[in-house]
Amino acid sequence: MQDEALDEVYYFLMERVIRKAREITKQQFAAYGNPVTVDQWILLKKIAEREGVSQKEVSDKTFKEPAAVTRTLDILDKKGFVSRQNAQGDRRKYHLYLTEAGRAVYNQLLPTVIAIRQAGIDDLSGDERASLKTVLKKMYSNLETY
Amino acid sequence: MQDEALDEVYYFLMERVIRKAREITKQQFAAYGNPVTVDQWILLKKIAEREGVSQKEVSDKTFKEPAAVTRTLDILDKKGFVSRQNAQGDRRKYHLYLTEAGRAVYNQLLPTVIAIRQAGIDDLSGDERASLKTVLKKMYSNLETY
DNA sequence: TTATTATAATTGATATATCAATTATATACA
DNA sequence: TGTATATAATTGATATATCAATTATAATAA
Repeated sequence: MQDEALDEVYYFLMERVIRKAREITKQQFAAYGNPVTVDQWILLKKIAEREGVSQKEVSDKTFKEPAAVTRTLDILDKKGFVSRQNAQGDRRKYHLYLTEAGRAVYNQLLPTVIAIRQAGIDDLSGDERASLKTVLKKMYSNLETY
Repeated sequence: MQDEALDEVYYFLMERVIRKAREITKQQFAAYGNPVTVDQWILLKKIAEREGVSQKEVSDKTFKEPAAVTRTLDILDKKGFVSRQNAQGDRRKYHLYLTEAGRAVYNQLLPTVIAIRQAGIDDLSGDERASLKTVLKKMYSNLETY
C-alpha cells in the first residue's frame, strides 16, 4: 500500500483531472481577455443558473467558504458582472443576479466551458460514465460517514 | 446540458470527494495536535517515500508550483521536519530528507491517512475500482490533448 | 572557450483561502 | 414578551497559491 505508485491512487488521479481541466479553462479564458478567473466563473455560473440565489446557497453548492464567496462577489461586483439585492423577507440575505454585462460574459464563456467538460469524457462508454458517477457518489457517502 | 443537475457533473463529484477527504484528514490531524497541515503532509509524504528527491520532482508529482513548494518546505524546515542538502553533482538542486522528528510525524499520521483513503473505496467492487482508474486516466489524457 | 539557452530554486507582488470573531437579523422557546 | 440560540453575511488576521521576475548554475552550441 505504502509503495503503491502515485498514479494508481484514486485521489491523485482525480486531482490530476481537475487541475488539468482548470488549467485548460484558464488558458481558454485568456483568449477572451480574462474577463473572469476560474473561481469567479464558478460563482458567475451558479448565479446564472439560478438568478436570485443567496450567498449561502452559492457557498454550499460550490464548496467555497462564505468568506471566499463574499470577497469573490466583491470582485465580480466591482467588475460590474453581478448585483446583490436585499431579500425582502430576510434582511440578512442577499439575492444575487447577473448584470447585463455579467450575462454577456456568461454567454460568451459557457460554450468553451462545456466543450472542455465534454472533451474530458468524450470517448467514455455509457457504462463507464454510469460507473464513474456511481462510484464517485459512493466514495463521497463513504467518506461522509467516516 | 446547461440544466444538468450539479451533482451529475463528473468534475463536481470528483471535487466533492477530494474536498471531503481533505476535510476529514484535517480533522484527524487535529487529534494529533496539528503537527502539519494537509498541504505540508503531502510534501512530507512525498519525501518520506523517496528520501533525497529534488524540489522539482516534488513539485511535478504533487502539482504544486515550485514557489509553493519552496515556501511550504520553509515551514517544514522551521518545524524541524525536513532538511535540504545541496546536491553534489548539481549545485542548483537540493536533496530533501526527513529529520527524525519528521519521520516520527510521518509514521504517526500515515495509518490515519491510509485509513481515510481506504474508507472511501471500501465497498467498491474490483470492477468498479478498475473502471475508476481507467476512466480517470482516459479523462486526463483526453484533456491533455485538448 | 564564450555566448546562448535551459533549469532549479527563490523572491516579491498580488490573489485567494481559511479560520475566528463580529454584526445584523431571524427563529425558537420559557 | 423577552431571552437565548441560530443564521447570513462580513471583516481581520493569517496562510497559502499564483504569476512574473530574478539568481545561480548547468547544458548546449558557435
